[in-house]
Amino acid sequence: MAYRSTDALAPLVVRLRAVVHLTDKEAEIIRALPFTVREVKAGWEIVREGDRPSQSCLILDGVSCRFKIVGDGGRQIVSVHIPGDLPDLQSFHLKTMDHNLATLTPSRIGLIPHSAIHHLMMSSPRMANILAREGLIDGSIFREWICNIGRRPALTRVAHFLCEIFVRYRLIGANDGMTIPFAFTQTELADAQGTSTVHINRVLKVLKTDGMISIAGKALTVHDWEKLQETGDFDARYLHLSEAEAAAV
Amino acid sequence: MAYRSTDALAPLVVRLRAVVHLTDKEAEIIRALPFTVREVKAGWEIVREGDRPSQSCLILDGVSCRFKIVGDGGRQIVSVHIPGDLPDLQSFHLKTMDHNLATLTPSRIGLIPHSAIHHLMMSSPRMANILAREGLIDGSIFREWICNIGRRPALTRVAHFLCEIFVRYRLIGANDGMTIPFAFTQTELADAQGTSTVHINRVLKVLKTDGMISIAGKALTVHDWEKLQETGDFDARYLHLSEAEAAAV
DNA sequence: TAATTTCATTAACATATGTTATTGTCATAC
DNA sequence: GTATGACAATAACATATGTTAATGAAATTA
Repeated sequence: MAYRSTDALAPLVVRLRAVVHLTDKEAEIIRALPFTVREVKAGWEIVREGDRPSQSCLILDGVSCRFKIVGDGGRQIVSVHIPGDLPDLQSFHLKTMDHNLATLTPSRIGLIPHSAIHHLMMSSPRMANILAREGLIDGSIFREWICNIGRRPALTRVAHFLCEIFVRYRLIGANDGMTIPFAFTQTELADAQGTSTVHINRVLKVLKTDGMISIAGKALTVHDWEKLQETGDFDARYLHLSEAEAAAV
Repeated sequence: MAYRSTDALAPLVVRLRAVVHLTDKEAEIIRALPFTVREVKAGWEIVREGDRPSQSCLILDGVSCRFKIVGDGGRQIVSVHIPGDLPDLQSFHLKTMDHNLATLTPSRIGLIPHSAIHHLMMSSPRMANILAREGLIDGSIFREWICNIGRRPALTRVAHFLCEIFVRYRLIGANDGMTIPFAFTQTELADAQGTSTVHINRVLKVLKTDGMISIAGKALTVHDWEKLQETGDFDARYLHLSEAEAAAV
């Protein structure tokens, strides 16, 4: 159930530091945010299209995604979120949800009241700035996603996606060498890439056969990072990492 | 060349009022923003990927688009912008451009220094809020665009796009009944929809033959709004219009 | 006005990707 | 420890969409 634990917001601080410099004092302010934690299972719908949430959600553990259902019943996943992400920060400004947010794996999520976010943004222009940046990076990732689906063939698209989540996991230090958590089903990958499960299967097979990656259990290992990046037409600049982090990619 | 004219920023006020209530005083503050106006021809690159602009651009007249070039040289247009739009407001927070912004038609654009935007945002929390909303609506449109390209067939996708720009033109009062400006070439439509020019041509033919639209000169007329919306699986909620405006759609 | 260039339209053909269906493996539950 | 259901892997086949190329109209430039 809901409880409060010490420094549970650490993933957020780590995540923000990948993109912006935070002083110790600023980090302290963030860690002091009020929140409640919930443990939820896979497939839990955190917020639904049409909802008007009064809190925003922080992923503490697990993977979530935002998605919409189109007219013929198809699902399009528009983003995936890992620990440290604030996938519905926007609901603070845009009151009505225009999409759904759900967990893909069993997860721990932190719920931060909008009032606290309001307070944080008012506390200093810099904090407001940092949160605004988060939302805009979100937008940048959407733009890249549009390019992926619109103009890159499925193999490239999937490779690009793998590169992105690999970098994002590494940013939060959730990698084990070249291995990252990877619990996506092929159906989920298909819904994210705007393709079919069968084709995802075909494309993954190529990436494995060509020695770029392997998937075992719920983990992905990258064996040839150079080749994967090249295959995926991947350039991390759209993630707007801090210079230090960018250098590490 | 650059000059200053009285109330040139009116399109911005009209645009903002479609989404949020502005008091007369607030409108006045916006109209008082410092800016320079440039008349540019079609194909003018306002900012390029990698640039670090010190001003943001407001479309006063004409159509612009944001786009990226992918590995094989293909172009993906990620958004289109009409008068009243602030397509690179984000460059205020995200210093380095992750995409290009260019005019598609001869245009008049206003250039607002970042310092003035900073000043505006500091002037009142509400102004900061309004600008944040603009950026987030941008993100919402991106999400819908992802759904379009990822999960809707080309006919639906194009119809959806036409619905969107129709509504957006109507919001700023730039329609003449059911007719709006429409200067897109089929190549541009293809690059926006992630498809080919030939296929755009096929799909437009269907929309015309079925009596939904006609295109003449540089104008689009909607003959059957209901059917076009239905064909395009279009629901304007993602545009986050004010209640009054939403009712009019 | 003639010369160019851009754009729309279409046909013929190629192919990446979608669809349906079957099978086997693995995890979870009872 | 068997039953159930999710998931991955393939095969066979269908099709939406891409590609190339040719033509004519319309806009632009000389």
